[in-house]
Amino acid sequence: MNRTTLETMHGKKILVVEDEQPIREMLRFALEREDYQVNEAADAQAARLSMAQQRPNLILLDWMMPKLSGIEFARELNASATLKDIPIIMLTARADEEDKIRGLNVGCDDYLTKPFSTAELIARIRAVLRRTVPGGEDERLLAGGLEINTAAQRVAAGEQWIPLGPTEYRLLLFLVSHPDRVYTRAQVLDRVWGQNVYVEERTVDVHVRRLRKALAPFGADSLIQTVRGSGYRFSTSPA
Amino acid sequence: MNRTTLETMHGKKILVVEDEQPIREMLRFALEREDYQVNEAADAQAARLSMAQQRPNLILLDWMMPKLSGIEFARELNASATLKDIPIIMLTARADEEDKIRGLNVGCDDYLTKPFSTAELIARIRAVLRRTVPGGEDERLLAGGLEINTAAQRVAAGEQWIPLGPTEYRLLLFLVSHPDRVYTRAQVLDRVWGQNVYVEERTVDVHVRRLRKALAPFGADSLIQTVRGSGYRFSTSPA
DNA sequence: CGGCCCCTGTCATGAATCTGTCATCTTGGG
DNA sequence: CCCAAGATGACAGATTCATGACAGGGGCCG
Repeated sequence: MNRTTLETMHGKKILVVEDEQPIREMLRFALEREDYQVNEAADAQAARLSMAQQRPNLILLDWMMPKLSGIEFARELNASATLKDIPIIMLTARADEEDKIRGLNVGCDDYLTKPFSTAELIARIRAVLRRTVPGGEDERLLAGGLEINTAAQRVAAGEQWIPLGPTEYRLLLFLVSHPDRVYTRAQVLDRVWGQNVYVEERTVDVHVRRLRKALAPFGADSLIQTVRGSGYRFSTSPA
Repeated sequence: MNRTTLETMHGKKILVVEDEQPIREMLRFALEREDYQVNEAADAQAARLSMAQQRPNLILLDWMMPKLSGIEFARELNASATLKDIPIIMLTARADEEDKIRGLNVGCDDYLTKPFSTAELIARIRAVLRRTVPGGEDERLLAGGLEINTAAQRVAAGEQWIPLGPTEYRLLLFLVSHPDRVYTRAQVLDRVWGQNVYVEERTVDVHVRRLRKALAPFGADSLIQTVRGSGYRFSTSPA
């Protein structure tokens, strides 16, 4: 490969968490051919280490793993404010496990049933990455007097840090990343809570409320606007 | 009130395009149990007719069909300005991945390989519908000093936002989208309120009044013209 | 291991806004 | 001047949203 530099610049990082080495290698081969950067981990512990070193853009997670199962690991990730943004594609051995995944309310973005073709794998990865919030990378977002530091996972107004819970933070990050645009509660749930998670739509209201409450002391609560009958919108121009 | 009930209230319309009748019936059964409104079509021609009568919120499209194949039909839909917003889920018989990839490029939102469980079908439909933007494509409509931003779902005159209720917004959006054309009250009800809704025709008058009232401060109320004995019309040229 | 604290999802309730319909007034045309 | 059609203003009922409270779950620390 003569354009390694170029490719690495665009190549998204994918972490493969899978205990069987042959499958890992197969995945690595297929993914690298598509110019993704691949990291491997044989179990959850190795995955944690890998992520500490380099934050992946997507995780391919095997359902069946020794020690901590894939589903438990997915839960662990979803519980972490820092890692919850990373989309997960679950790999299952049997089709009926798909139902379990949905039933267990795990917030994975998609799943594949073995055996799957590499073409299908690539297609699903692309689809998931396409609709991912571009907030995963370290950056500093500025909007309406707010500064979101994604590396530090903190939000500031002026010199003051605003205390936010994990969900409030992610909600704000999502909205700020897509300003001047209405999102239905269902869409917000999808992109902030994750897919395959069944939560009442009204829960969005409550978190919007909590977010506004936290922003209110800085006069920034009006940035999150209610669009009656539709949903919510972030905008720096007043309603 | 549980989640199912909430979704029921909207009762999304799904068009099933599939040549094999037993499968159509199976799909209808599974979908109606989830309170979706189902229309059936055995081929592309029937599908066109059905859509002309009632615009579906989602299309389940069989890959293998006599005459026009599913993929060609999907292309046709994507080429249509009015129909391209309708999400498509493709049904494929073979696990042949090349077809799947091409399907994705064709612009269908997801696909299912037969045989699939109804649980998976429902899950994917939900996911696609949740992802879908209610207002269709993002647009910026300009007319007579007004600017309608469909993504943000609001209307501006110059630098000022115009506060509108949900129905007023939809009414204005409809009229601006079809300028210089008279619509009867019945037609307006059909397009703005939706089909199968019973309301007095005079209600249109009231909402036109409210819309004009909201537009009046910006001198834009004259854009909505009364055509005595017929209905209303949006036009930038004075009556 | 137990206690404590934070975060979350869900509800019940009250407030705010929207909606459809009437009754009444105005306007336009013949 | 008369009549029909449309414009207005007022309202009560419905929706939709905001808010405060609460119990369960999980993690952290003593």
